Amino acid sequence: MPFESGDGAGTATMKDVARLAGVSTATVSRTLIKPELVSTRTRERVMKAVAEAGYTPNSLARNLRKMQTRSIIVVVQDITNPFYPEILRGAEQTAQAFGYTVLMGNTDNDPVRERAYLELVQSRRADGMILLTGRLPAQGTDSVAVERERLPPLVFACEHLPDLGLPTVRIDNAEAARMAMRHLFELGHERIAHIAGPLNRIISVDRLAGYREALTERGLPPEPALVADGDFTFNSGVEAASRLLALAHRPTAIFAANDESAIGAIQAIKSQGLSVPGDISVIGFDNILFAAATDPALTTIGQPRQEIGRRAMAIMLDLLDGKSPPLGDVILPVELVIRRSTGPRPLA
Amino acid sequence: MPFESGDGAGTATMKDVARLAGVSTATVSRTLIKPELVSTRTRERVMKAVAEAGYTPNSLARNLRKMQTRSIIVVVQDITNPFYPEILRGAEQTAQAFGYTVLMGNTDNDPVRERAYLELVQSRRADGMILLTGRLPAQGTDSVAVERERLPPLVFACEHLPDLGLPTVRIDNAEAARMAMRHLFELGHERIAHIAGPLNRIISVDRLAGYREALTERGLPPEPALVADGDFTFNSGVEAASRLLALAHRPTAIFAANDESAIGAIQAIKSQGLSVPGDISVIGFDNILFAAATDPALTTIGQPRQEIGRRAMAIMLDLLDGKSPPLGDVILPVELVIRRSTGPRPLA
DNA sequence: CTGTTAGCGCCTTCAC
DNA sequence: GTGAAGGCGCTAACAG
Repeated sequence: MPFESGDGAGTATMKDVARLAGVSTATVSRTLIKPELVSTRTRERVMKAVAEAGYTPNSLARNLRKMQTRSIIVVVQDITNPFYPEILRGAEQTAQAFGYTVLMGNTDNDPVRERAYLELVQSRRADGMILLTGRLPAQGTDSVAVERERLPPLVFACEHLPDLGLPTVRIDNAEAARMAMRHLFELGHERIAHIAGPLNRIISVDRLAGYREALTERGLPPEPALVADGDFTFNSGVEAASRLLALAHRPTAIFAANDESAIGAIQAIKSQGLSVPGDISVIGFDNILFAAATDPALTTIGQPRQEIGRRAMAIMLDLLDGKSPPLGDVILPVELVIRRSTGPRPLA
Repeated sequence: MPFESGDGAGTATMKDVARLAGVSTATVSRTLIKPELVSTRTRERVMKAVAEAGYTPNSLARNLRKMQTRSIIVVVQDITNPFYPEILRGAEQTAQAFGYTVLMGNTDNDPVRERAYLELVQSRRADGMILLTGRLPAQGTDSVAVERERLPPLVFACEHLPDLGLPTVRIDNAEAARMAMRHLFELGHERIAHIAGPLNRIISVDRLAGYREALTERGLPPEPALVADGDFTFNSGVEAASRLLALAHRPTAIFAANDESAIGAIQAIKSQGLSVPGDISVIGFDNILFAAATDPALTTIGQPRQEIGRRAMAIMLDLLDGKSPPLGDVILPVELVIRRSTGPRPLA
């Protein structure tokens, strides 16, 4: 068999190496960890024995001894979402620089699996957890207040739980939404619709709030019919746009809560023979990879995703180092990415 | 502080629970693992103590004892690629059903990081590894033949290393490419270009081979100028298509080695004022999520991605269970997904 | 510079 | 049905 089976029978241990090199296990350990503490001669002997035995240190044992794993779990709720990868990449950069490994957990929004990952950390299989999920894995069944639980090192990114005081790195979603709206105002639009995200997530709520505030600031009355439900998916964008287009007095611009639903909206608009941005302008949110590849290319709000990942990981490493996290949320700036899907309000 | 710092000082151990319940640690252990071996009365006492102490078993210690972690690492080389998530999801389904946890590792095609994940397994932090990367993490620096290395349980998915005899789950890429070509032939196309993937990956080579074989079968001479280099990215699709369009006698159809580059190709074609499929048909490969959302929607080859993930994980669990893997690669069927980007050859 | 010793927290015989 | 004891593989004092 080209590989060993999982029984561990044939695995060399430090004792084997020690015997082979004619030294104690302590010396083998030292050679591996702090070679400078060992004489050149023994070092060579040990290294030779290590190679000969095909020895790999068992980190389970090492970690048990040191009570740390040097790995961090990043949990997302939908790995399919093209928004996350860049955040993960940022987190990995920082982690790698400090000798940490990043493991990713996918929950599919399933509380059972969220809980499983939390337990992985509580049971010391990882040192900490970065949550991109916007909620705390609910403990047990009884309703003890979450704050009173013994939580392992935890950092939120993007999403956040207000009033819990957990360290968080994110953008100002409401302000970003206002930025999108101001762009549309400048193009002359006044009748602007919003395709919302799932309203059980705080980022959706914040974006909707920003939309409303922008209208108010501009002296325009928010009109309930112009807010369409959505859930961040392509299909929900298609459906929401169809509903908005069926309105007696339809909007001249749509601000979608994320790019995926914006792309769905564009699809729906075009399939009705209308033009984007000729008849209706569309602006998205997130600046995912494919936003540049749609037709027309999508105007959107860009988040500094790598930076979010880097900062979240940096805070995590500080936490593990005994330093205290920043007071209050770390808010990172966004940018308006103007492409082709927004244009002047049609004359009509 | 709302969470404990990493020093582990305040963490309850089994000894604490035992003291609290007035029993031995052995009894606590049994209560947690095999409650039926313990009297109801003691069980209750122990459970109460567990709750009171806020005890979570330390899996580091447990795993060391049992020499297994019940977690599997799935390694991808580019987490940004929308192709992987569904495979991972399939793997998770199977893993979860057997009480295993899936952790995901991203390598960004960096050998150092590939190696780091391998070491995670070799050092027993995970029981096995499923590779979606198409190469074996190179060991050390010396060039000992890979086959002679001590490899942990390993399964390949999608990619594979020929002649190494490692268990693999994949599709027949050459045959799938022929299927794409036959679709174009049926629409009357004869002058068909190919946008290749990175040729250091076997799947790209196989798809290119299938393209060539299909032409030959059809009695058409393969023309080197009709094969454009690419690397699976959107931009490489744009560039490759631009080069193909500049040809004196340009193709009437393009078969791209993956969807992302196909979408780039469509973009390039449209930006030159040509129509898809009016002037040029485009077919992709993989059927990623966004393939349905492009304009026109992309005709492509669909892989049974969840099933690939499920099968790979099933083989892994068999391996860990001491069973031997299937002889030869497991080949799963593909499907032709016909959408709007392919049509009859233009008359001209 | 190197060896001895003593655990890290848990599970598992083996007695009782 | 329960307790005592040993050890998984490794590292960190402490001697020498």
